[in-house]
Amino acid sequence: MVGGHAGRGGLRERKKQRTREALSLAAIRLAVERGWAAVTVEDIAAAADVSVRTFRNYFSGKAEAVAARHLDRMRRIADELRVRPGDEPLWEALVSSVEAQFAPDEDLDAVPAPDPAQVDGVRVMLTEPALQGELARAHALAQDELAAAIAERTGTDPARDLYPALVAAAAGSAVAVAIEHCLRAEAPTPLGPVLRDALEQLRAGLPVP
Amino acid sequence: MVGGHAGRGGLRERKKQRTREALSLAAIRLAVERGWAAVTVEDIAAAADVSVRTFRNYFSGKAEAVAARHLDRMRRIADELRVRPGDEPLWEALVSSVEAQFAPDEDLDAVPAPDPAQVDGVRVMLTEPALQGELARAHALAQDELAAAIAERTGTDPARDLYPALVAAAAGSAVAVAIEHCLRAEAPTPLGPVLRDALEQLRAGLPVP
DNA sequence: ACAGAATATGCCGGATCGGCAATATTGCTG
DNA sequence: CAGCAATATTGCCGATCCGGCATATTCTGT
Repeated sequence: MVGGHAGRGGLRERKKQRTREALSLAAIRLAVERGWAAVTVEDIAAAADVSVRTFRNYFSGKAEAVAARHLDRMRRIADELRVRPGDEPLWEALVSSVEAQFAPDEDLDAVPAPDPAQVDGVRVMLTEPALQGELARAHALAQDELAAAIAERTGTDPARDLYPALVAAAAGSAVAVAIEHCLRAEAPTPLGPVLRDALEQLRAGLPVP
Repeated sequence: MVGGHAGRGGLRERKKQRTREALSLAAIRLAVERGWAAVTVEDIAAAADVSVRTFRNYFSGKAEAVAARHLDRMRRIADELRVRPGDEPLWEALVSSVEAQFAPDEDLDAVPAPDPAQVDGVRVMLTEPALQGELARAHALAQDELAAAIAERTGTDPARDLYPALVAAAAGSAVAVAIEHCLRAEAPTPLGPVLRDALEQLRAGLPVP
């Protein structure tokens, strides 16, 4: 062993992660400011200082690169749930895990500061079919991991019980509905309260309003 | 006026619909029996007796063609809900509408007879990322229409209330979870009871089992 | 330090994708 | 019923995507 490195995992893995993030970020930025069709894989690769071929080692296309950020964030919900105290009721732990990922800011996954021009760019970008598909897929993938974490925590069997998959799907739906709601509103709306409301309605069995 | 035609809509529209169905069906059949990568757009177009260019007027790619069948079926849930008697409680009408689309047979959307070889082909096909994305997108699109139908029926405002989108998402989740469950099981499992169970759990607020 | 493994890159051929213009089919109207 | 307008089908083409292969470069564990 040469010596204790900083972050966990080797230098190799960290660099890989940084490249992945740089590519995803570049893809989002370019797509938002130039429009979806006007940005090629070559542009993204150049913006992250890697070859086009390397980009394609990380992502299968523009869409996957853009969706990666959303995917990573959704994944973190499952990670967060795993490290919660085990005696906490499931739903409570789940709500905390979800809110932890959307607490500070960022209405979708691109802009740190809710600049109206950029938000509008995101709206336009989200009309692209290829991107919608990839985002929906990312959502589904993350839900599968969340379902596994829920099954693990509750001692249910994902192969026999619908329960873990259903709870994961419910949580995912709450996030999706809340994000779309806030994104559709013209006045910038904080995500947190909307998300909490959605989760609460689901837990109450969706009573008619 | 020339005369009352048979089905609603002109001959033109019906022919279009038949072409669309033929293409989607051909795409599914070829992909299941040959494997995803081994079928080109040209093959599909040839199987439906249209030019490649025409195929691309209907669908943006193989994935969309295959997903079209699922999309159409999910759309019919919303259509069914609209023609239900208005005095029926929403959830009851919704459950009926969903079950009506999955009542007779077909575990996913390809095979009329649950041939084990074909079911396995479907399983393999569903591992394809591009197809997963398109299916997820179809799911999301259908949910939007369902949400509109629910809002219409309950008098809620999709722009202000989370309710319609949440209920639509819950119904969609139940369908998705039930389908995946039945597809994962090695013994052929009828979808109906599983679907009913999933919907019931959601309505009960997902109690821990 | 060295052997082995994983990654980055260039190159290439097949397939995809969408715009354009010509042609054919359908629906309407006089 | 005959012509006209609208829409669908088709072929063509260049840009792009996509993944396999071979090679060079960079990290890891002993």
